[in-house]
Amino acid sequence: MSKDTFYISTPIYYPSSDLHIGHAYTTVAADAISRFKRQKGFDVLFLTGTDEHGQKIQRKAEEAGKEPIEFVDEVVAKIKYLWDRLYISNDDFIRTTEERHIQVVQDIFKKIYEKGDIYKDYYEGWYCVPCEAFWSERQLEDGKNCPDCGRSTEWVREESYFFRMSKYADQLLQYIEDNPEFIQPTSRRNEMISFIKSGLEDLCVSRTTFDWGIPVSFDDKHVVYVWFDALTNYISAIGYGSDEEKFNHYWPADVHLVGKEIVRFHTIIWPIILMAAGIELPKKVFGHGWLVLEGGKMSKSKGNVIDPLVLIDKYGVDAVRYYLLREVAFGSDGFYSEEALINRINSDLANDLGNLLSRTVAMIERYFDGIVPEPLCKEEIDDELIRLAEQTIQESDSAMEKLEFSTALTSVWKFIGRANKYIDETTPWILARDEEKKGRLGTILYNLAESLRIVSVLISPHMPTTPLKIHRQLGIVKNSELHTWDSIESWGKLPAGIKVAKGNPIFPRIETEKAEKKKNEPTKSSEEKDGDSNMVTIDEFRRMDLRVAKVIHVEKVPNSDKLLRLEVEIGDEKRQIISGIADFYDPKDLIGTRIIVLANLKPAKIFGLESKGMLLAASEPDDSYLTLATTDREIQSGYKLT
RNA sequence: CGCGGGGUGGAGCAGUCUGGUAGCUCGUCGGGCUCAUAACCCGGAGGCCGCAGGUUCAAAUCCUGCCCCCGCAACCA
Repeated sequence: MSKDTFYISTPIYYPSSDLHIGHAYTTVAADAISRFKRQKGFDVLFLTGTDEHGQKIQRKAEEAGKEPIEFVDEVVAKIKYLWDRLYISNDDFIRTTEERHIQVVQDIFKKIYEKGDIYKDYYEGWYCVPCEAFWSERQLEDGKNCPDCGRSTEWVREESYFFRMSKYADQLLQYIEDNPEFIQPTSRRNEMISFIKSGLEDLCVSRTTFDWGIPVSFDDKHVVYVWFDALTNYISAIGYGSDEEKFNHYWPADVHLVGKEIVRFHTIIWPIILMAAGIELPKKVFGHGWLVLEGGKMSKSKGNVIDPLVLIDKYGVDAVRYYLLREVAFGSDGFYSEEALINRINSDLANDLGNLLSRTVAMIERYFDGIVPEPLCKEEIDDELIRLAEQTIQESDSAMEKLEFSTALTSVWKFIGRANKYIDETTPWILARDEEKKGRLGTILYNLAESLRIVSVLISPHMPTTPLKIHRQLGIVKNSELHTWDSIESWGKLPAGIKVAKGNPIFPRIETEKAEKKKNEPTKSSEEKDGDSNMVTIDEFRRMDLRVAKVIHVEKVPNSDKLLRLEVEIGDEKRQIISGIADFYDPKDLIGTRIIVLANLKPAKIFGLESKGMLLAASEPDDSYLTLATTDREIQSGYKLT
């Protein structure tokens, strides 16, 4: 009875602020794979969680006037809420502040120390306090300043524990070479190989400058480095050192799913920690690509984040999940845009799948009083459909095994397209006029219903709520034996005689401005179409995120002639904007005013300071006079200009 | 000489390893159908595959050089 196990993890997320769509991307992918494996009968353990220590959290908590644990509790609650909304089916959720985790980190750290692979030394370097980063001499700007923020760095010497990574370089390289599947995709693997070959330095694995972390058990003025702490979650969560039976059952992990930027931590530091501790290495680390916005990569610090909750509210969970998994090949980077999301919803979900269900169910109701007919009268064209169904199941299956979500879905949609075409080819509405062709008509409708049932099973890992909607209309909600992977392995499991029930469209079309316009004005003059190249469309204008902002602090940028550094509040958010208006405004006169800000301007560094957004002003052509755009009445900051 | 990815019809991508009629989705234009969510089906137009050389009977694909974009650089999935 011992089923094969499948242990998959996401990274544990850093709860310094709310999560964005990128985190959702990773987690949804892990969820899809978990659901797929459960469907195939595996004993799955799907782990996610949060990485709660470190100086940044400590600082954030201080700013908020809270204890660190209070602060992270709140963020973690929101993260769990987001996973609920996305129907994430994780089996466990580990927090690095939990006792079960702390124990393991301390044990492993001590174990490696006793073995001699962790030793005490001094860490020295140029340190930028605000960025919490050490920089090498070469990286410094103007010989002294932080390349990230431009502020000056200081030379710091700190007592630290070091992890003898270099000792394991050869062994790790050997492992990577012996296990071609270990690092995926291949391009990432090559990157890591050349990184290791360029030489590993010993890693500093403790800090003394702050205390929000796991204390080194034998030297409590040190806390364990966050990555050493975080990575250990993959074994602490499954009972390492406390529940050997469970640990041995699931370890080694089948796949650690990670974003490409942390592949290095998972394929170098983590394996070396495991080797030093004498634990087997995970089978695979998959580094997927990024979802980037047109303006560049999204990140918390750039403020151009997309909130998944907003998208779910607007479009529904399954549409969002479908988009994430379908739009880009999992290993590579892809662009996110709401327009593309809407496009996917309308063409794939509404037009192809939703409409196929509508027309199938409508015809069964109309021609057979809603009772699925017996397939009595086969023709050659049916075999083509059935063969494609079988092929689709195979393709989707093997793509999922390779974590190629997009390929799997593409294959399913090719089948959906085939089914739509099948209707056109067989013209059921013509057959319906002739009583003698009822048998043939019934067969066609049966085949369509069975096709939809198969689709519902194939998409269930990706879209957890849609299969139920399909089953409801097909009248098989309670027949759970028809929802399983086994039930689609051979064609024709759908019993005739069940009663279908037409319902609301499972994916209503999203009507955009453009479509509305097209509907209302079917004829457009060609002049209008080409138009004046200086004209913008309403959609183009709407891409500009103009907001009311309240100025809360202003100061002159030191050593600059005309730059002011403004801190503005846009709704809940505070931002820094650098603007060349010092000639026209006295800082103290600006405080408290409401200005208009282009909020989604790509952030830029001006005079070494980050500027997020641009304020709007009108000026004389020769820049001799300038006035800021403001609002003429009271209004809350954060409101959008439309 | 830091490392990596990329530049293919209007948009987004596949194809490059293993040279040989340039493919997919969306958009666009035209037609068909009326079961269906103005959805579905068929067809057309639109590309000197970043630039310049080279190898070859033959290059998007192999080689050399150059230009441009985008990430990463040991705390952003």
